[in-house]
Amino acid sequence: MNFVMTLHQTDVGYGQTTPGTLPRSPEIFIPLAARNANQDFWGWPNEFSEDPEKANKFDRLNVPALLNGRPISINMMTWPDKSDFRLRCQDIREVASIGDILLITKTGSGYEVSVINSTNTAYQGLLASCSNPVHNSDKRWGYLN
DNA sequence: CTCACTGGGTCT
DNA sequence: AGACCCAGTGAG
Repeated sequence: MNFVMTLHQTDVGYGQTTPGTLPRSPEIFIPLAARNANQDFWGWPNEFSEDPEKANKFDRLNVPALLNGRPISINMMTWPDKSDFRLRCQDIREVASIGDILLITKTGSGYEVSVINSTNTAYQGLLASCSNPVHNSDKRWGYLN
């Protein structure tokens, strides 16, 4: 099973605009509708554990993944006060740009992540697979086998 | 000092 | 309500 999504400012931007300051959270925002459409893909909510310090906040930390064949670790996070489902991973942000397509493949034990830019021959096909629009956003996403 | 975690605030 | 953008802050 694969998940594809277009990447936008919030996903691969640096979280702040003040010159000279450091980057902030490298967070990829997954629309709640996308998570809800295929909860098993993300292991939601079974693979998540509740934060002992904060009720109803659920994290899934250090999820193993391969980014272009290189092992990385992804932190997934969500909490009820905010309408967010985030994938936190500095490595992905470093190789991604706005407009790129994020491709996540769920394997038996983990995930494989790819970033496809518009010059890639697979780009148009994957873009066509992003069949679902997002509320209040130009972002698009989809699942494919 | 740097970085990851948390969450304030705004827009649609 | 959901998505987006940005930034404070504590831990290491």
